[in-house]
Amino acid sequence: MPELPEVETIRRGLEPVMTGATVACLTLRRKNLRKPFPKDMKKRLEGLKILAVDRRAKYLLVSLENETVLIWHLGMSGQVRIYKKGDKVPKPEKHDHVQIDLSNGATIVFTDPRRFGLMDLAQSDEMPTHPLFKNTGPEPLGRGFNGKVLADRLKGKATEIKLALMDQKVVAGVGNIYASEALFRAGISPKARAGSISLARLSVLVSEIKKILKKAIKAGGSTLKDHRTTDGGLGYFQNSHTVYGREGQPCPGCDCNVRRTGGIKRIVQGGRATFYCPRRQR
DNA sequence: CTTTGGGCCTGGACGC
DNA sequence: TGCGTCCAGGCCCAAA
Repeated sequence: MPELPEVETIRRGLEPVMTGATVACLTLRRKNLRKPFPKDMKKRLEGLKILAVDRRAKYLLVSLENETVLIWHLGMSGQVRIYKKGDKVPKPEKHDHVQIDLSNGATIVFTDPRRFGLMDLAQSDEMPTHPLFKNTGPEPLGRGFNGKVLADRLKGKATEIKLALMDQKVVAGVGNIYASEALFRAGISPKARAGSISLARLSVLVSEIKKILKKAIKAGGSTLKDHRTTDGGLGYFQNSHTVYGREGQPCPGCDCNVRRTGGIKRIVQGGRATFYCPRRQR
């Protein structure tokens, strides 16, 4: 479920709570999510101090003492709840699979009904060559991501641009919603062949990807604040999307008549829904 | 090598 | 009310 902005929002919620604290107790209420939890995960993490909470693509990376890194993916339906010291931690529900009790009295609960999430352990020096990361593309919000870089990565690709944007080897962290949104803003058809789009248009696309992701993170930040007083799930803010989920509605700036044109169109690409305006996206 | 399609899971919305 | 079908914001892997 969460794309880059949601994961980043969760990271920002976790960072001040986890950093500097020690893992007092790790509770695993089942033996696997999408993959089995690493062997002796509990034993390996308990007692270690948390040094940093980072993000790469849609993964949270919790760095601990002993060069240990907890790799944490939220899948489609993952939610994180944070209980501060003194908060009452409710009895675990059906899909509360992981609980982390920290030395500072805080408790982190990971809930994931569909269990597409993942937790793994690695040593920090093996991260660059780790199977989950060695082929991952550039961070879209990084300085190194620009039109030229994207053009290079798309060179020779016959795939439709929407699918290419969702390919984590091309660029990291863009998922189904923001792929549609960014293409709309850039005026590029989701069906355009990735390798045949001009550098100028790809530069616009990169700029729109950065803008929409930043905007969503900002929106997430405000919900973070709201959640501080509640125990609600982090990262489940409702963004107002321009095209996503708006089949049949007019797109802003389109002066065409919805009854004649049908408005925003929904198509399926690679088994996933894409929303776009055929009149404004070519 | 690239690209496609199926599978992994559960739950909620909808139609009959 | 119940049952079936479809859909969901991610990712992996086998097959073509």
